[in-house]
Formats: sequence, C-alpha cells, structure tokens
Amino acid sequence: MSRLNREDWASAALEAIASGGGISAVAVEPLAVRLGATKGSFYWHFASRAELVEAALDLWEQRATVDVIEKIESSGGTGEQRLRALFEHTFQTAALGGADMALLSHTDLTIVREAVDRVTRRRIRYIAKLLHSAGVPSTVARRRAVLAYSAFLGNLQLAHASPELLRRSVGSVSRYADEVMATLLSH
Amino acid sequence: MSRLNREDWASAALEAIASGGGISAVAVEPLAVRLGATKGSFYWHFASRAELVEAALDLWEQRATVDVIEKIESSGGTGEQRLRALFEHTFQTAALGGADMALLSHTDLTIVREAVDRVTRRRIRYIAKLLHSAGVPSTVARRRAVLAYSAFLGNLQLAHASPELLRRSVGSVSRYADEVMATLLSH
DNA sequence: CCTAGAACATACGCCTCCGTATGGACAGGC
DNA sequence: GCCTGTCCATACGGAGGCGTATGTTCTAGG
Repeated sequence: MSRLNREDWASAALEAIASGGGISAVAVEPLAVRLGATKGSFYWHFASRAELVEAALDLWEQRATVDVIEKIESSGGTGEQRLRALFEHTFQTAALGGADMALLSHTDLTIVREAVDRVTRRRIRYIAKLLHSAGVPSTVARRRAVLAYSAFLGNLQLAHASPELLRRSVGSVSRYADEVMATLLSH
Repeated sequence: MSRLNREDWASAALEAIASGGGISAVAVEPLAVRLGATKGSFYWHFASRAELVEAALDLWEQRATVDVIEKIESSGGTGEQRLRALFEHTFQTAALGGADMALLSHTDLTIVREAVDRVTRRRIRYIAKLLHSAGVPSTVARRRAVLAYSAFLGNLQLAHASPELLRRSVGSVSRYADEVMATLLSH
C-alpha cells in the first residue's frame, strides 16, 4: 500500500461508520490495521480522533447532499420528474445501508447532531424547491417536504429494524413511491 | 442506601440508556458509582454485563408496550377515543426523551434489534386493532398502522435532531394529531 | 549522492471498563 | 449468641483505545 493522505483516513472512517459500527467504529488503531498502517501515520495527518470524526462527517455531508443534488439537477427534466428521480435514488441507496442510519443513531454527540441537522435542512429545502417547481405553493411545499422527509426517516428506521414487517405490509417500492408522490402533489 | 436487587440495577441501566448514553452507557462501574455500590454487588446479581443489558431491555419492553396498552385499555371509551389517548400519551412521553430513541439507535446489536422488533410489532398490532374497532377494515387498518407508526418514528427522529425545524413547519401538536387521526380514519 | 523535511513505525504511559478472586458485613434461624 | 447463606467491598489482572515521544524510512531538491 502506498502512502496515505488525510482523505484516505476520512474515507475509511466514513466507511467504518456506514458498516454498522457507528461513530464508535471510528477508532484509530483498528482503522490503522485496516489500512495497513499504524497510529504514527494517523497522528501525522490528524491532531486527534475528534478531528477524524469531523472529517468523516464533512465527507458524508458532501456525498449525502451536494453530490446527490448536483446529480439530480444535471439530469434535466421537470420538477416532478426530478422529484421522482430523487425518490428513486433515495430508496435505493438508503436501503443498502448508507451511513445515514448510523449517523442518525448518534445525534447524542453534538458534532453529529449538527451535521445531521445541516443535512436535514438542505434535503428538506431541496424537496420543497422541487415541490414548488412542480406547482405546489411554497408554504405548502415546505410543510409537505417536512412530512415527506419525516416519512422517509421512519421508513428507513423500520427497514433497518424490522425489514420483513415492512415487506409484508407495504407493497412494492415503486407503488409506494407513486402513492407518496400523489399525496405530495395533491391539492 | 439499603441493599440492592436485580431490578434496581436493571432500572438504573434503563435510566442510563434513556439519558442519552445509549447502550454504551450501561457500564458496570459507572452504574455502581451512581448507585453508591461497587462491582462486587453487581456481579452477585448478574453473571455479565450482557445479562444486565438484557434485563434493561426486558424492562423497557414491558413499560413501553404492555403497561401503556393496559393503561389505555383500562381507560374505557370507544376505539377512536382510545386511539386519540394513545397519540396523546405517545407524543408526550416520547418528546421528553424516553428510551425509545436511544434504543432505536442501537439496532446494530442483535439483542436490541430483536427487542425493538417485538415492541414495533406489538405497537403496530395494537394501533391496527384500535383502527379496526374504529370502523376501518382490518387489512386497511394494518397498512395504515404501519404508515402511522413510520410517521411517528420519523417525527421522533426529527424532534431529536432538529427540534426547531419541526416547531416552525408543523403547527401545534394537537392539531397535528388531529390531522393524523383524520387521515387514518378516512375512507 | 546527500541532506532536509515529510511520512511513517515502534514503544510507551494512561485511562476506562470487564471480569475474577477473596475476604468481610449483615441478615434470619436455632 | 453463633452460624450459614446472602449480599457486598476491595484488590487485582487483562484488554482495548487515546495520545505522545522518539526513532526510522522515504522522497524531492540541490
């Protein structure tokens, strides 16, 4: 393995978070083993473990909001089509265990709560924007964006803790997405 | 402090979980300090830390489902009135940080996931039962119970990580409960 | 080549927690 | 009042993780 840089460590930390371990999986020595390095390397690039956690959270914030939004935005289409694409993307990536679930689980830590809060606001704001450009009045759009995101979070939680329960009661994912879309766009 | 028994320890452990610490807050030595005792006492009542976690989860399962359901059931009233009472109770206790949020955050641990799964099923089953006795056909009642619970979970999550966001977008709690009730009982 | 600094390895002290071992205190039965 | 079993304190060993100190390799520039 060649030499490592700051982002290699941050990326590995984020990966560790996403792999179910949560924040406590961001431990210097295990990560060092995983990267074929030692603590000596780590403490060259970072001043402390907290700094690594912060870097991993920054990385997550970027990938979970900015990157997704840019991808959707560059795909063209109407507001409604983009909204559909966003749901599609969300259900796919969220289902196969991104870091979202793991981070939502650690909002007792201030730094995590702040990052989650920023991501939440950015996502809701974007959903509201898409709803608005799909014809929903902006004040209503904001309320519904919050509700939609809340439903998404609950669904994510259920999918994680009781997957079979969800499979039996909710039908296919695409049909569910259609239902949600219809509810959000109704007037 | 007089002598302790098994439930004193389990109760203290559950309290530690509810106080934001999560499962990792169930540590023998800190709990011993908090109870004015030592590890010697603990390891008399329990064989291991895992056994304490299990006991705390059992206690939570009892208080978060059976006790609540019994309380609602004994309060009398129609199915609709009981449903309203359940929501009232739920929003109140959940808001001021019960153990729910902390436990939902640790479903990576098998024993927690199983307990959460059982609680989830019991709660959804009860909601469905109330909906049914309020006139909703049983199959529809079950689907809506899942959706209602999912919305509850998402709301809980938002309330925990971004409380002000929620306060601004959703109006008063009672009005929100009315909206949810109306949606669930519509046909 | 050779040197300076960047990148890394090794080894250590410290803390926190788990679990064990063992001795003591406190009750009730006789 | 003493004895047995229950309940608890003290003391220890071990593991894992953080952070530091100090040595060692790699790499670019001259």
